[in-house]
Amino acid sequence: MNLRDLRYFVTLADTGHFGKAAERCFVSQPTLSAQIKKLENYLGVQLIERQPRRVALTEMGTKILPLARRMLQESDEIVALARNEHDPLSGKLKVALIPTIGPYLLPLLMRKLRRKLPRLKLMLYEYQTQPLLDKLRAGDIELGILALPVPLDGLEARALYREPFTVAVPNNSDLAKKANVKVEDLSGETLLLLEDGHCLRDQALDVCGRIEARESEDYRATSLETLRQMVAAGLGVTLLPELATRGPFGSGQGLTVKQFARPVPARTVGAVWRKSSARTEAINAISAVIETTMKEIKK
Amino acid sequence: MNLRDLRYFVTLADTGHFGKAAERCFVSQPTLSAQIKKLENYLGVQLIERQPRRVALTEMGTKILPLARRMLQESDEIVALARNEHDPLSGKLKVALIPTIGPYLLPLLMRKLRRKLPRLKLMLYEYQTQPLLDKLRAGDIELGILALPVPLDGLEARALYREPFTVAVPNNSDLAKKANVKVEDLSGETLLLLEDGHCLRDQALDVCGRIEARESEDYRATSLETLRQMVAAGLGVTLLPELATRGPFGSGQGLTVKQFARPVPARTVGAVWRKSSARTEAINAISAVIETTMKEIKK
DNA sequence: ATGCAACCATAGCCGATATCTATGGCTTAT
DNA sequence: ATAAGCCATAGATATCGGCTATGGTTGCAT
Repeated sequence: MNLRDLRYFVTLADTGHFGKAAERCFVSQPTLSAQIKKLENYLGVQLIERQPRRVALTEMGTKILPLARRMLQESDEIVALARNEHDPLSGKLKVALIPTIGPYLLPLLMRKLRRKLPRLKLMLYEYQTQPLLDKLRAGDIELGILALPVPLDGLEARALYREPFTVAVPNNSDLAKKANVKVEDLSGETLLLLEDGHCLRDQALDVCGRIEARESEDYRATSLETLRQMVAAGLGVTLLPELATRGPFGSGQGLTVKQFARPVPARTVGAVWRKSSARTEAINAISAVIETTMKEIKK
Repeated sequence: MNLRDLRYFVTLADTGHFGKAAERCFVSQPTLSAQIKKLENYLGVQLIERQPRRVALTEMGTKILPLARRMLQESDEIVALARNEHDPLSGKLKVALIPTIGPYLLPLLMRKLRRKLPRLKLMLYEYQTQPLLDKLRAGDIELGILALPVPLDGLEARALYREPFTVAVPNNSDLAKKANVKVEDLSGETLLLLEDGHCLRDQALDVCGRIEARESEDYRATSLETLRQMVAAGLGVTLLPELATRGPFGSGQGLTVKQFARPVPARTVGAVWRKSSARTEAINAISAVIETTMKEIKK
């Protein structure tokens, strides 16, 4: 069966006239005639009674007409649905961020995202790097924002901004008094870290790998905020990504945040998505928004 | 848009695999691949994300899938509807009979019709000849049973049986005593007739045209039954079609029905339908039932 | 009654397109 | 590293929808 034939049939039923129906369908009369006959043949029933002066529906035609109408209407619905959301910058988009980025980056982004991509409905999730990548590959989410590099198989990545690390020390620490802190200054300090699974933990270990800072054996924080509490309580020092030290998250309450001296250790934050993703346009648009937002902040 | 493409799409969504979907659709994989791409192109949206190991629906594909499913289901419904009632001897059929035939013929027919054409749902109507022909031409009914001949333009007719006329006289009439009645015997009698519009009226006038029977000026009956009452009341004589004198409708209650002597005047009862009718098979079947029924009765 | 106009069906041809096989490119698994 | 799985591409072919021209009825008007 063919939707075109159904359209011919419905038009013929409406006009009661092969010639007029053909005209309305923008085909010749013999074409419509032949297709109607083909449809009747396929269904094995006569739909139309060809009376001399007009055509009339048979009982079967009367029964089938509303069904045909509904099908055509639904096909129009599909087209309308597709055409309406033709815009690649609309619809839902599932985005996940790692916990050490999400809470600090999103507040900076949301206003601009809403302005630049008003039709994009972002569904936001928070996962650690590995689960995020798994869900990305599984198609559960479309875009991940995390620290690069990560193993990319079937995935594509784009660096968005460089995020310096800072060091958070108790107010009463000697380090709190220095103008800036060199990585080596951390030698001998007790290093507080997040629990396993957080990439920040690995990054911090990486930064401090060459020196002799000791990781605290007893405590592993589950979030940057608990980590911050632990530093303020004087249990040790820790590295914080710069965004987690801005605004309300800065120094204070027993804790001092210090810049690193050059070369400033940093991590690269980027976007990751499936190579095969159908939403690359939206992904690029979001990436661009993040990039420009971060550039503006740096100034 | 094409139903075939929707079927490909739905199957692909079900299998998650171009090759398997193609196999299930009995086409080659490139064919299905191309058609899916064509559909996406037509809709202007990507429906399928081609991941390395499996294919996944995009958000749009997820939205469209149920609509596509429903359309296919409805197309199947249409086919099923047509195929089920493929049988030309099923469905509704609107049949009209003239008043001087219907009440007397139908009781003889119904049992056999129900047995021979069990799936045919007869909608029965009663109209006088002219309205019947009008409604036939208008497509309001499919078949008419009436007295032939009638003007046939665009209509087709088939004679079914010959129906002799009888003469109904009051019990106390001289005619009631004769073995049989010649047409000429009616000379001088008062002839009671149906009102205008009934073909039986014209037929009776035709039969009695050559002789000098006088039509009653005062009374015109609206039905055979009132006509019968009038004869029994001694107001005159009338012609009755033979079927209207059978069984419970025979002599009695002050009225005697006499056969005519040869040549017995008679009318031809036939079926009439539109030449273009889509139900000729059913019409032929009904006609055949009437014919054989009447032959059996004659014996 | 005869010719004409309206209308659907048929015939024959053509171009679009759905389909096939063969093959290429990419990814993943062994 | 090699092979296997899988979708896309390329090119050939067949099917089918489309057109024009024409035929056959029917109904209408002169």
